[in-house]
Amino acid sequence: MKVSELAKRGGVTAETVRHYTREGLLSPRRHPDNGYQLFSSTDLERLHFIQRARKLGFSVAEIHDILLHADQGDSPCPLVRDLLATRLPQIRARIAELEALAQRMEQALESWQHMPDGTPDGHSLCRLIESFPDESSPQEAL
Amino acid sequence: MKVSELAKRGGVTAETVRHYTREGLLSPRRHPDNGYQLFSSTDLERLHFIQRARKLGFSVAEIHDILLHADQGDSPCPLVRDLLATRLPQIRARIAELEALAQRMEQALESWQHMPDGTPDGHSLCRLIESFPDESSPQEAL
DNA sequence: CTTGACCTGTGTGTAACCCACAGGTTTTAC
DNA sequence: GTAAAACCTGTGGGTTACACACAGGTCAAG
Repeated sequence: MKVSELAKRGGVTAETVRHYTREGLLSPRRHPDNGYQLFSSTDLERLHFIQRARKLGFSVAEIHDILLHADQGDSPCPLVRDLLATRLPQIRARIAELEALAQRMEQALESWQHMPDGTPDGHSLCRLIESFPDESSPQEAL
Repeated sequence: MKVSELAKRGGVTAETVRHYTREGLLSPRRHPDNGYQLFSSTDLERLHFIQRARKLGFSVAEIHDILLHADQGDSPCPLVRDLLATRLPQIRARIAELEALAQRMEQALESWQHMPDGTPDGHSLCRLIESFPDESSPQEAL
């Protein structure tokens, strides 16, 4: 099957299929006359595998590694365990960051309810933002 | 003051100062002889403002808009309220996504404790990943 | 004077896709 | 058979907030 059919049957976009192919996760044959990528049912199974791994939080590069191991007959399971155990605390940390951000935002919206909007003058750009307590803890990107 | 001094006094990297300057958040004068960027104490105050806004979750582009409003004498406060009120539910949604992902990862690690690693065969790449329940809900990127 | 620090403009990288474009091929409808 | 729409390819740019690299110029300290 061609790109769109695999995408449709796998429940992803054709762009995603092409992306996974470029990243080496999928390896289609080529039609000899027009160069179109031809995927087999095995590729569909592999796409399902990729999706499972994505849902578990594995990155595309990590899935590529896992598939390399498997294709070489080596067990990727120790790698899989290690990657996930390493990634989980990172996800937890990210959740904590976002939770702290959400609370800051909620506090700001709460206190801003009773504040006038004001107009910029020589000393102030926006009193709302300037009224927010400036703690010296580093702020993380979203 | 030059880039490094502003960065030091603002508690950020020189790279960050240069980035904010390129994005239009800071507008230094130029030394007439060597073209070096010269920042004033007003720029330092503006950097503090930017940091406050970043901590509240505003993006660099949004802060740019806010500063534009203020510099034109318009009150950016309605914009600020709107942006934050719009962004907060997005942050909450993101937290929920990551929480769901963390739980999936924890479940997987838990169930994998009692599973052997196995070796790839013709039908299986990695039994750990393949054993994970495949629900049809869409998975979001990290 | 020399060396190290700093400055500039410019370009690349990060992650996982998404979109656009030019040009070629296939499919569909008439 | 023809025309239009759909699809395919390779290639390049975009998204976010920085961080880093490089070549070349300038400044500060010894």
